Amino acid sequence: MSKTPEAADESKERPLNFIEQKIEADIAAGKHGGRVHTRFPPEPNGHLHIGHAKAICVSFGLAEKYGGVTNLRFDDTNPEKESTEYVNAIREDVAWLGFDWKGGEFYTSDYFEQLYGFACQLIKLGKAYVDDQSSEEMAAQKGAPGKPGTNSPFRDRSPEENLKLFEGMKAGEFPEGTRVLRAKIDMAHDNMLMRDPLIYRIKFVAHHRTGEDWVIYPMYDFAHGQSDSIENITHSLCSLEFENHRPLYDWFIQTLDIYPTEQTEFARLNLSYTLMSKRKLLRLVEEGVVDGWDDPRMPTISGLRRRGYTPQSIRTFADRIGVAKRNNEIDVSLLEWALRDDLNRTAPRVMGVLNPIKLVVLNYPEDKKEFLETQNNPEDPSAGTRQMPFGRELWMEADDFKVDVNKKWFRLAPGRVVRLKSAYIVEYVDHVEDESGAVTEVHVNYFSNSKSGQDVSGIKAKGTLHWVSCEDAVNAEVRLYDRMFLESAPEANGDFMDCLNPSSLEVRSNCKLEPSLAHAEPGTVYQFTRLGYFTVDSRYSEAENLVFNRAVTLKDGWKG
RNA sequence: UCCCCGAUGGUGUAAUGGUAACACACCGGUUUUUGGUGCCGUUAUUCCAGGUUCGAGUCCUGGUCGGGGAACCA
Repeated sequence: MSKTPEAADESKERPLNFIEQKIEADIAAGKHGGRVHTRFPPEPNGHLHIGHAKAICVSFGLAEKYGGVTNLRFDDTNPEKESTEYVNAIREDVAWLGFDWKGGEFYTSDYFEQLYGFACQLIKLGKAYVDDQSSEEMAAQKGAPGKPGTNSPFRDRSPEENLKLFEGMKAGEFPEGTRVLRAKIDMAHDNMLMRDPLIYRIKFVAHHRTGEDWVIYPMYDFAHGQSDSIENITHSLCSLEFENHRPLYDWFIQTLDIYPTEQTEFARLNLSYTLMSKRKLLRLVEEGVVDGWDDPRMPTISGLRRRGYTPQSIRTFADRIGVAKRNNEIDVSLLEWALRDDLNRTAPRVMGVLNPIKLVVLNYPEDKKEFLETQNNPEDPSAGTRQMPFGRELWMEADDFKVDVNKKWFRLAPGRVVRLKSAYIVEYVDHVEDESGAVTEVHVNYFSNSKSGQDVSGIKAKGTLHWVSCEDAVNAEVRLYDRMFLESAPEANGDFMDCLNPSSLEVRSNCKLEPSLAHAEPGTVYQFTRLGYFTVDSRYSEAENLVFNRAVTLKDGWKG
């Protein structure tokens, strides 16, 4: 019936992506002594999302595949935006995905002293200078694409003078914004990033790790490549937007004559109906559109976790989307497929009624109750069975009864018989409506010889319904989520706030669940039979006030 | 206007000069005590124009289209 776990464990026979091909060529050529050492370098200024998850899977996954290790490095060169709170959240998310940073945990701020040394070295080589101009003046000299820039009047200061001024910058002798250190490359370079880029700036701001030790901070471009090099990273993998930066990193590495880390860029993930920008995600949080970074509708790793996504499903997803250089927009249905694929094999089946109406079995004795055996997971016999209490009064799904139906309707209706899952076949008798015409109760008779597993009734029921015993049911709130945006590409045109889906969250407060769920805890994802996959909300659920989140529906093949 | 990157079914990803394939989605059939799962099947793809070659998705030239590229951000 179901696939074996191995069948889902991708990555086995998959053709190599272009990075794997490069790595194998490097190994074959003996480059880096055949080593593979990668890193994942987040800036601790926000929460990780599904796009980062792809990057994590690529960098950690490749190292793992080729017998190497991965470093977790926090790129913390801008003290104004970074904090330890983010560091901790990022650590938690990476670990939850199931990756160990066996190469170690590092911080670019660990290298401030070394980077300062590199800068001094550049100055001594005549390859860097202190510029006293304002940012406006420097911008004006930068030129434009196709038009060369002009040299700064401070470009030809002597190494001695530069060194003295740079030391002064470090010593806090100059106010913020008055001086910067620039690499001396080529103001006419085709690549704008090579036109004497700024490498150090003055900031009288405390850093989350180095405190007040520094008042000058390296720019990202001056820190990133050298940090890789310091850590002897062999393959530095990043997104396409840094392609233009590679020549600059290479220039620093060659000029300083340090470890030749090589960067390879690949396309970042874009997901349909989803936002993938930290800044825009932050806006959703700040404007109260969502509950926080871990709102189950958020594409953040913490949001997906709270929603009920599993690490395995995200890793499977990352594997299936592949790695290439072309811009992409992955259909969210692939993410959902990956979740179902995992959960179908692993999630315990339970019964829950989200929109309950009474189902009364008229010919079932009022004082009788029996316990019926049911499978915990038909895809996994080793998951065992459990007993479900059954009685005369049950809860059934309002959607499972309709008065006017056609031939395609398999569920309950006047004149129809259906099977109650793991229980009996029942036959419609009559129903009760309220003043508005809504059905509140359905009355049936059961066939006592149709008991599940020992059915000798000979009756054929096309439909099977889920149900919960009224006497034993536990109440719960269930939150149904839908995509947060109406547009496939919410960032494409106009304000993404204009295409918010008003029904991205629907709260059902009167749900009836089978009693085994009374002690459900966050972390376990259940399949509510016929409905979808649900998990206990880690924030709002309490013992006496259960709250479940729907991770994803079951695929609905009903065309009726 | 200049530089860098890219272009293969609806969406992604392979094919490394030799029969364009796999997954998701879609549609249909089948199995089923979940209208789930499984199984089987259908539809549908090389941006354009030249060139090289016995043979081009792949190599060359030119074009078109898309993405990225100027911060005391990363």
